[in-house]
Amino acid sequence: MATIYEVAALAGVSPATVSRVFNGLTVSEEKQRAVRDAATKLAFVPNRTARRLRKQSSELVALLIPDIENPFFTALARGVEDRAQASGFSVVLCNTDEDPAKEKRYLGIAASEQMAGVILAPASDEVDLGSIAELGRPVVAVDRTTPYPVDAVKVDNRAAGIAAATALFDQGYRRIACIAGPAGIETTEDRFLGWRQVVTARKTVTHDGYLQHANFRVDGGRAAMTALLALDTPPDAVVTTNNLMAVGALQALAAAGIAPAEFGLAVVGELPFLTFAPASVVEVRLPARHLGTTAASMLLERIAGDTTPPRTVVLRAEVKTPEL
Amino acid sequence: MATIYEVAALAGVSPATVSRVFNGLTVSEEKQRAVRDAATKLAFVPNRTARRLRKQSSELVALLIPDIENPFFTALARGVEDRAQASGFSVVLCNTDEDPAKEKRYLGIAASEQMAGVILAPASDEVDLGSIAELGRPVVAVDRTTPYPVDAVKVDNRAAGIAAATALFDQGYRRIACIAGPAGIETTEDRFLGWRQVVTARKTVTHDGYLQHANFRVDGGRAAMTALLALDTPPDAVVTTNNLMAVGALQALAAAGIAPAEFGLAVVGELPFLTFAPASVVEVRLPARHLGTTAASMLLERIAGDTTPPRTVVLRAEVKTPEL
DNA sequence: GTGAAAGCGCTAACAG
DNA sequence: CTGTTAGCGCTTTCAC
Repeated sequence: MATIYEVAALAGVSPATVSRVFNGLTVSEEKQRAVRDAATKLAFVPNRTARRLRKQSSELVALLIPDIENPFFTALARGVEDRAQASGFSVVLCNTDEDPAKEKRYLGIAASEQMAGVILAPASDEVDLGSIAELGRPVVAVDRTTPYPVDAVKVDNRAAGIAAATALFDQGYRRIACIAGPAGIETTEDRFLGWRQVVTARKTVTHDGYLQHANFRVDGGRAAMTALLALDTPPDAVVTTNNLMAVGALQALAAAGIAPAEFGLAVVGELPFLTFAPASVVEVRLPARHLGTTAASMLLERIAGDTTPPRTVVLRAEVKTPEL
Repeated sequence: MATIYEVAALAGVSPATVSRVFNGLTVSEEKQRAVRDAATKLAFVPNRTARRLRKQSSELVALLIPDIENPFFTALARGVEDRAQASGFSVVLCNTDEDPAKEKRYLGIAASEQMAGVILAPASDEVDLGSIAELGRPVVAVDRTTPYPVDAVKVDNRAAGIAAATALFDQGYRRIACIAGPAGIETTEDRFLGWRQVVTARKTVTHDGYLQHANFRVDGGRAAMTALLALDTPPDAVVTTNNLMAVGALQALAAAGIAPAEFGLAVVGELPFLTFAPASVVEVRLPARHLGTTAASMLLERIAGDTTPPRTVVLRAEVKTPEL
């Protein structure tokens, strides 16, 4: 791999001039051409590591997501990527696997790699932004918020939960259960509160077992739905607080031989890769990609030097009631 | 951010000793403790950029995939990640979006970032591994192969195509169509050849329109299936050569009011996030995650210094016939 | 407009 | 076992 010294020698200029050419600084037409010619001849590619060591920053942003196999987060990632690429930044995606330890590790890497900033979908509410914050590197929280004074982009989860439960109520269901995520996680907690608000206000039938806490994945939703169906007074509809759990719930329903039409289902999120039209399923769609582009925009502004106080942007979900 | 010099000063040793401590080289117990204490006191984190510039390599591997929203590739990514993490390497995921230009760009970044190696699921058959190969950095191709002499991990696509078509034949279908991916892409081409081999050998009914080329995504599969259904002699079954196109095909079937049972469907790949048990769908499951772990293992061996000639590992798909 | 020179923080000889 | 020293390749004053 050629260096600026070799290019400089071949072009008959100083290394500084080569650097200037590649950074768009003022260099005479003549030498500029000489440098470019020499560079192509040597297949010169600037060494980013050296540049970074010198400049103490890079055009790389880290995106930390808790589950790379969840379409919600991959859509979000697409959003971040699209926005970042447009500004010449590259995105490095890291899967924290809902594991605070992995998250901490990647955060450390982002810091010690001199990345320009990080967009974080926190794995838990006990994130440690200490190391990265000390460096003054911008951080934007997305989907979930953090106790730190950093920018954040989230959705109105409470409203989403309300919309989901209300839609089921409007369809005539009166025994509406809720499959929530792990206790203590903000997004799911708020969605569940939305559900509770509706069932309380509408005075629908309730039951101790109507609130199920499950892990955020397909198997969690399946187990929770199975438990619901085994109750002495089973619900006639359910709100699931994320996309994957809805898939699991539908699987359990199918396994029990219950057609979607005779059991109401509302999901906060989008059912991924749907292959049939489930007439009775309500989706409260989360703007995953938009969440990503917004977070990226905020991060890029910070990187560009914006020092206004941290902002929190709240996006709204879009209810998609079934076409009957 | 503290440097080894500050740590050295505080611990009363030389910078070299600090470096040795952090690299596990032999240092007396006593100084070792002194260094560690000083390091914690200063919240010292080694600067990877500097280390990299010096060592000309890092513990980062790049993984380039063509579609981050395709569960096949995210599963593959999980495999790579699991294996890499186990060896202390971190994975940087880049989405090439099936775009040779983006692919080239990320390849350049991987090279100029001094990444230890790259695992590439090529976006097209015209990859340019020139820059990265010149540097002698190991590359492993996964899923699809390349014209370059590098390690590769793939599946026996021909066999997968044969298995898919055969399963449909065995179920009694005699007008078996095929929805293939874009022409010229190796994986889909081989799967399609497998299908053709079967329909030819078994002398099933054929028709000019029974071979559809579509893009690799859901909408491609939907359009292709719609076209098939519009034929004067429509098929009674179809082989789709990837997962997403199968989703689209099922959507088209549903839209046409055709139940899965009266139309045979075999997919090379796995139907993601299935919410019902489609009795007549045959999945020829691709070992996505295993593909990832295998590729990562090979890459790590190369990074460790293995210089044996390039190998190509071929994994087999697993046929999952429906439980009737 | 251009060159010389001083580092960015770390590692790897080389002495001792 | 440990300190000294010389870079890795680039950017950036500071002179000219």
